[in-house]
Amino acid sequence: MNGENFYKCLGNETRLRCLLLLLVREQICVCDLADALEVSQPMISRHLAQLRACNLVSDQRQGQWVYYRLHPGLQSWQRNVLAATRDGLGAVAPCAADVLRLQAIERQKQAGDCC
Amino acid sequence: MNGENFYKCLGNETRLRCLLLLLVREQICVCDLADALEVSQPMISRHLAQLRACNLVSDQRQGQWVYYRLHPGLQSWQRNVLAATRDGLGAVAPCAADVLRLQAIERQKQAGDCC
DNA sequence: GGTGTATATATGGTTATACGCATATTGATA
DNA sequence: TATCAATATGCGTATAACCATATATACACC
Repeated sequence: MNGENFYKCLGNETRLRCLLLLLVREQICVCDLADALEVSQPMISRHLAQLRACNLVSDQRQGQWVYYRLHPGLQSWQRNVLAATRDGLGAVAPCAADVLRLQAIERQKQAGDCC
Repeated sequence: MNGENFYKCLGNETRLRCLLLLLVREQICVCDLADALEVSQPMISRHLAQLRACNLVSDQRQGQWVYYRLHPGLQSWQRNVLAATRDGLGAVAPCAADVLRLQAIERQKQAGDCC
C-alpha cells in the first residue's frame, strides 16, 4: 500500500499547507512558499524534498529559482483527496491566511518588476 | 488545522486498512478486525484507541463484543477523503484481501451460529 | 574570478511513534 | 463468587519524525 506514505506526507502541517497552496497556484518557487507559510527556508526545502521523494510534487529550475508544482503523475484519487481537503480546510486558518500572504507576495513582486 | 491529526491517523497502514474496512461494513468488532487485518489483538486495540481519541471512530459494546464504526460526527470532507481512498486503493492489496478475509470470518460465524 | 542570492543537504538533539510482550480490566455466564 | 473470553493498557525498546543550526552547491551578475 502506497497510501501509507502518501498520508504520512499529508500528516504534517507544513507539507499539507504546502500542497494546498499548490492546488491554488500552478507553480510556486521555494522562497515564495517559505514566505507564504512563514517557515524557514531550510525547513520548507526539507519538506519539499520529502514530497519530491514521494512523487507528490515535481520541481523545475527557471533561472535562479526552483519552482514546485503538484506532480503531473499524481493519481486521480490522490488529487481527489487533496481537493476534498481544500473544500474542508481551505477557508479556515491557517490555509486561508497562506493564500492571502501568497497573493501579497505576488503583488509585491509585480510592483518591483514595473518600477 | 486539525487536518494534520486526521492525516497522521491515516498515515499508518493498520489504521488506514481499518478505516477502509469500516467503510465497507457498518460496524466490526475488535476480534474480527484483528483477524481480517492479520494483526495481534493488542495492536489493533492500540490503533483503535488512537482513532477513537481523534474522533474518527466510535465504539459501542454489544454483549461481550465491542463494535467499532466510523464516527457519526465525521466531517463530510473527511468522509470524501476516505471514499476517494477506497476508490483508489480498495481494489488492490492489502485492502482487497482484507475484505475477503472479513467475509470469510463472517461466513464462519454464521455457520457456527446455526449448527 | 569573486560576490551575493537562492536552494539543498548534513548534523545533532529532542520528541513522537510503533511494536511486542506481559498484564490488567471489563462484562457475561456459570 | 469464580471463571472465561474479549478488550485495553503499561512498559521497555527500536525506529522514525521533527526542528534548528551549520554547511554546501549552483547560478547570476559584476
